[in-house]
Amino acid sequence: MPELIEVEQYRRALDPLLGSSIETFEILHPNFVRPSGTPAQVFGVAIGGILRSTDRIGKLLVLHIVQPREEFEVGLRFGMTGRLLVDGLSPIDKLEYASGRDEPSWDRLRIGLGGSLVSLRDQRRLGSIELDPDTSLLGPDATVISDSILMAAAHARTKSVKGVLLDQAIVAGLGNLLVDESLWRAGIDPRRSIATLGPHAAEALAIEIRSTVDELGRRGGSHTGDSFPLRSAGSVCSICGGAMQNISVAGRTTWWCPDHQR
DNA sequence: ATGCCTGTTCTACC
DNA sequence: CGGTAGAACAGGCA
Repeated sequence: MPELIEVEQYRRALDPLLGSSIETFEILHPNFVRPSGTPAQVFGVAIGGILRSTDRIGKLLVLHIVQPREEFEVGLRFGMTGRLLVDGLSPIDKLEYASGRDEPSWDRLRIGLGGSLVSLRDQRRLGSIELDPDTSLLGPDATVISDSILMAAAHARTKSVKGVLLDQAIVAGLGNLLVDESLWRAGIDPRRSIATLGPHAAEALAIEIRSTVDELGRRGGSHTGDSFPLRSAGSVCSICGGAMQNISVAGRTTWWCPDHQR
């Protein structure tokens, strides 16, 4: 999916529409609503409201909507193949692991506001929409991750470092690609128990996470495939010359360099 | 036909 | 109860 970098681009695409009145709010696939079982009709409260502001916490895009007597939030998640389009145009043309095709029939949500049409297009339907999402379930955003947050997470945990970084309740916004790249840059074995992470490694990791997100953000996102060009068989580590390897950690495909990641 | 995948969530098992 | 691992979800592609 879009990791936090792509979601931030989606959020900014809505900037021109802030302050607009919501004319239509249509959910085109009932299963897209979370928690499961929530009737799509609850989102009827959005109609006639004003999109006052947006927010992003990790990979969650939050729309603040105000009505004369109430205000509430709508949370959008993009799963693995979700994109946000404004009048048919998306900040992201193509996502890796999405098919090259682009079908309006994959729209799961359409919002008409300010004369524009915003749609959440998600071929695989692993995204979702939630009314008043509980953002306290998310850890601090990856853009502001610190060594002290990582050290606190290490306390009383046995998970792998990679598993911790993928856990949105500990750090919000990192996906499989950003985690692999950050660990590779920091020289840390993805399988290592978080409990073995000392202050020095925690600081190095926090620095590499922030700089990876920052650099890729300025280059256009982690979706382009150029972020971590070592995710293929036979590639050579550009840090130490070792042979990149592909293993499974925390249930995910993991590319790493056994020579310098320890 | 089979297995794979940049995510989240539910269940089962310590 | 809390933490963790694995399956499930979904759909197109190699």
